[in-house]
Amino acid sequence: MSGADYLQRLNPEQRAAVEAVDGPLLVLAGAGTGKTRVLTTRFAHILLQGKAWPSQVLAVTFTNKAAREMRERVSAILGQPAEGLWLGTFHALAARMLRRHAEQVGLTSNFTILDADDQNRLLKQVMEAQRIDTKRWPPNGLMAVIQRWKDKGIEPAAVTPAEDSDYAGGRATELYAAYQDRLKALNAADFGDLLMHVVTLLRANPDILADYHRRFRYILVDEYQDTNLVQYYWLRLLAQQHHNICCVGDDDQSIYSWRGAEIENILRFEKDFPGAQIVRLESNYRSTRHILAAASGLIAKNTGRLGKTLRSGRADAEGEKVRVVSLWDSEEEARSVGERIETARRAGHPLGEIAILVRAGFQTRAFEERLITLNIPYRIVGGARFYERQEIRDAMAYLRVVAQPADDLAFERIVNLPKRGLGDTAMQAMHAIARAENIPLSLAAARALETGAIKQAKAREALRELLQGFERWRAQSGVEGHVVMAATLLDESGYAEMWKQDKSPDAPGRLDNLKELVRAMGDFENLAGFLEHVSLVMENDDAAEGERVSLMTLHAAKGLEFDMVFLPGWEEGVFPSQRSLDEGGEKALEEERRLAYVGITRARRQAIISHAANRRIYGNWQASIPSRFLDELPVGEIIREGGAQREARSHASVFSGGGLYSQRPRRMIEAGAWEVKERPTVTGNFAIGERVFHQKFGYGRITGIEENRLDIEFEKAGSKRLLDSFVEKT
DNA sequence: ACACTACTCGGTAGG
DNA sequence: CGAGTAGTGT
Repeated sequence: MSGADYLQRLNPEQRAAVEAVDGPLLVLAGAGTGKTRVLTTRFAHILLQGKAWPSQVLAVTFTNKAAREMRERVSAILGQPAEGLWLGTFHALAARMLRRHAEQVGLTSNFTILDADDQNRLLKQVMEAQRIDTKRWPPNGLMAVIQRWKDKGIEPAAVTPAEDSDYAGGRATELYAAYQDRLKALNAADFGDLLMHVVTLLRANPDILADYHRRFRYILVDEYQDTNLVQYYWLRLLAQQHHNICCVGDDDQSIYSWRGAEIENILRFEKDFPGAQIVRLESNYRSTRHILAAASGLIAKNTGRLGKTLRSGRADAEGEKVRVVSLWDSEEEARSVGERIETARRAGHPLGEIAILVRAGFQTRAFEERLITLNIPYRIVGGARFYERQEIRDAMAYLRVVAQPADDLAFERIVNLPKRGLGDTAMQAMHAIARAENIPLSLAAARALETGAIKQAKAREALRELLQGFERWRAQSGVEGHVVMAATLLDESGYAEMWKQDKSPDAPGRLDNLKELVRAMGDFENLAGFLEHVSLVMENDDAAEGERVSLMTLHAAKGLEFDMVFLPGWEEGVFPSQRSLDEGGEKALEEERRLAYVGITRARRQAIISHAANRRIYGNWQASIPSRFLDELPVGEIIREGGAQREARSHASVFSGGGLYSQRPRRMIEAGAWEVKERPTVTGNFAIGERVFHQKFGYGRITGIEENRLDIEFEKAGSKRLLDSFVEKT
């Protein structure tokens, strides 16, 4: 592409967002309005206008995928590979900065980045050392507290009483400090540390900050609604000199508060950056009119929005109405989705353009089973990533010890893997020495052999061989390279052999993964570079593309689009999630609603929402009430299918309130509030004490009535609360 | 040191 | 219901 061609391909609002180069700019980009195009074009525009060199632009994303995409598209506009860019995820860029100034926060530049598993193990050790009952106070609970602090950039010493937690009997802050001490002793940082340390050091060192001010003349931020406080502080520090910061995001798609994201960051943008311009991208090129109108009507129920109205940017865009399908139970729901997919396939729709989006991971199972029966290929998006697999983590632990003998977590993981006859006694001996002499475990292990602290001959021999192995592999890595070394290591350590001996069905796959790991190392110059890549970037080996139905959570679907989208499980408790509502009340409800908005706007041509009246949860059947979100969809944009006639016939009263789904339980509407007045009354056809029959639960007696919902004590199935339309008098 | 049983608990998940 | 884990027993 040459000249200003790239500007011609933008609509006026997009073009405004690209050309407003100087000063703070917030681009409010609705779903499907060309957000990525604007961001990448703007990046290229800055370079082509000669406003900055590639190295003088800081471009930040949340995911590696987004970073990769931006890099590719910028290169495409420039007509050459974009090099020397500071383009990457928050964490990758923070890690890059932190390695340059690690000593400012008590680390050295080759620090290890711990993943979630390492973090939990380390924290558990810390808690046990402090004699905390980890049964009463699970480590991951404290981990959540600590992560929240880190999301806010709060170091242990800075925890105020207001921010303090009463977790672990009020010792949370103390444990946080101990955990941070351990991390420093291990020369390690967890993901939260990357950002927090960088902010800490930039605040404490004006000269370093000034250096970055000179370096970065423009800042671009993707998915700004997902930033947490420490990310916001980081951006604000870096932008405070020149104010050339452009943030792109959509407050209506903020669905990560539980991960520390602060929607207030985007809502507050104008205050934070005085003189900020705001450009709204509202022309949607993705979905049909009905889909857009349904989604817009739903999200309009939220308060405190910056406000945007999606317009259809497509000429052909009337399309089909959103379908709302009522079904008897979750099995029928799975059958229904399966049938519709089957029909679509026969009509020639590519399976790759069909997705099933669920609220929670476990919901995919019912659909998987159905798709298997129907012989429809599918893939699960998300789930366990490559580097989270056991065998990869084990192999990585070996490599980490090679690279960093002081990596105690890694050493501990593999010292007795495969089984070498080193048990608790041996480990305790090593730990005792390590603590007493303040040395890493691997050194302590060597010392334990010298001093005879480990008595058993078999254990001594195995440990000696392992330690010698590490020295050999370390030397080999320098001479023959890290790839050959890794292959040798897996062989000589007995780790590969362990899986060869394993006769479980997934063992061959694990060996393949190990081979893949060794192969992937070849793409890197050295071991350190590879380790950095794995801890920050390594992704699912989702090689099996092809024509498949996609199954995933609504969260995982953000940023994706499909012709046909199924949205099952729209039931109170499931979606919106009861657990979420219990914790977060009205705010959480709004986030759930945004999630629904994200779900609907994934669809280009067809959105099929469904709910089941009965659902199997943890093995037993539970009655379900349709999601309140169904009522919030504009009536003119939807078509209802199934269930309605049946209910309409037998219980006209259901319709009296307006919508089919309008009878919401008061308690759920007021989640988070105290006022829950139970006023059991006799309504409709039923009375308290009456004996009734339910298709699934059998016979029972009514113990309470609220509007059209009945509390029933079943003879076999226990007590349930269900819609009166599903029970009959005996 | 390792194998087996009893018990618990269930959410979304980026880097 | 079923996965994962802590704790016990050999």
